[in-house]
Amino acid sequence: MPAKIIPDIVIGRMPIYLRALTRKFESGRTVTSSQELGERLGISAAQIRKDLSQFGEFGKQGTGYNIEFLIQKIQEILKVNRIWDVAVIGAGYIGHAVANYGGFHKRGFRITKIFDNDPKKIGAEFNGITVQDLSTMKAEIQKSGIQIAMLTVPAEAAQEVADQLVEAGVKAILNYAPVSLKVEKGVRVQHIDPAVHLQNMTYYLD
Amino acid sequence: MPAKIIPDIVIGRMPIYLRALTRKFESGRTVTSSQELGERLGISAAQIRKDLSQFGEFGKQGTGYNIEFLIQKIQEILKVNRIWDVAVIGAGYIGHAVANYGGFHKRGFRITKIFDNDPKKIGAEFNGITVQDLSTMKAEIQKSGIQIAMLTVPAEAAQEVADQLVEAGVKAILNYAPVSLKVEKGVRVQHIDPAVHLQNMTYYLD
DNA sequence: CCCTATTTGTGTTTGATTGCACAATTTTGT
DNA sequence: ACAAAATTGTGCAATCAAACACAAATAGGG
Repeated sequence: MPAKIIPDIVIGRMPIYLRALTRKFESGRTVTSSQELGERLGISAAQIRKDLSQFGEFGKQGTGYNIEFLIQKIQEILKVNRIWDVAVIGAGYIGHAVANYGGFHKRGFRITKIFDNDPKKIGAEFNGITVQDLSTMKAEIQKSGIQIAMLTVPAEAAQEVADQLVEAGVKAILNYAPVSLKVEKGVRVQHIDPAVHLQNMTYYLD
Repeated sequence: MPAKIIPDIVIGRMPIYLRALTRKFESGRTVTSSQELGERLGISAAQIRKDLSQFGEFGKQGTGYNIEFLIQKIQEILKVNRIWDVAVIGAGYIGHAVANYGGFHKRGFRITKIFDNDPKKIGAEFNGITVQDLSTMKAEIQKSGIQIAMLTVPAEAAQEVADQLVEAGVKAILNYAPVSLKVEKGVRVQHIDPAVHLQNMTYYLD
């Protein structure tokens, strides 16, 4: 029997559930319900139950879900019950911001490499990590086996750098450059472009 | 006749089309087709045609779409054929990065105010804008009539600051804090959380 | 111990989104 | 001038996602 295909859209909600559950857990709560979680997130309780039921039966009728247990399960599902090494490409403002963000580790990630092509930045330290020359990127990433990269280079360079990342074996790219990347099948891309997000909302303003 | 309701998911694709079209325009192209655009974006040509047809008939059989004209139309639809003032709340690494990003203006936005509650940051200049005391935020935003805010404060403070923003009349919040915000109906929120985006991809890795 | 409150997991229905396929139109090439 | 190629806009079908609704299980209170 082949593993059941889980819709992308369901996978996309799991990190949201995980984030909310982690906050509840840190505030000392031990159990929650689909209804409570749904109200918190603006998602229907039925949807949350159906999403979770795609992966197993994690709740208990009458009481709801044990938060710590559910966190563990979702971490397993999303494979963030381990730490993934991440490379940051581009040491500008955004690269700086993500390198200095302290919240990645407890969510399954660790930035281990930063690259840039600006001689003034190469050799600098970002949060304990030395900025390396972009020209060494492909070899370094191949050697390290890194599968995840955050791309914070200018739009003009993004596609070319992305192509190199894919050649180096990277399978997941979080793209901050304001351009749609084309990558081969089997490589995942997520886009973060604040202007796109803002333009998404202006339609509804007046 | 009431205006036709356009699905959110269609609105969400329009900024992507706009971004791709703008790039084509800047590279000197004058016309494109749904097929070409779709290949570029990994979206079916039929979907692009259907999306655009929700708003009018912008293309020409046999030739396709005039890029400059279509850009204008999409800018009108998204209401970014004007410049929106935006407030940035939080002058940390992310606030710094967005304040210094030069690309907003040509996409319809201008950061005009920055707030923080850290005395060491208040009074500093970020890209020509003086960081103001967070305690003055509500009054300042009300006075200015700003409808859009980017929220780059720590997770613990995010909901409280968001509530103040809504009280001050803000109708659109781009939230960088790693927490789901609850806002009243009529206020739009978009979330940017790199860890969520990364966790979205680790499911597919091994 | 039993009745009432909750709450899950899921089969079924409803609704939304995408893809298909083609007539109509325009351009291009000979 | 005409045929072939390209391309749009859209009705219809198919697929996908969300909501509904309820049996089954559990907890709590007197």
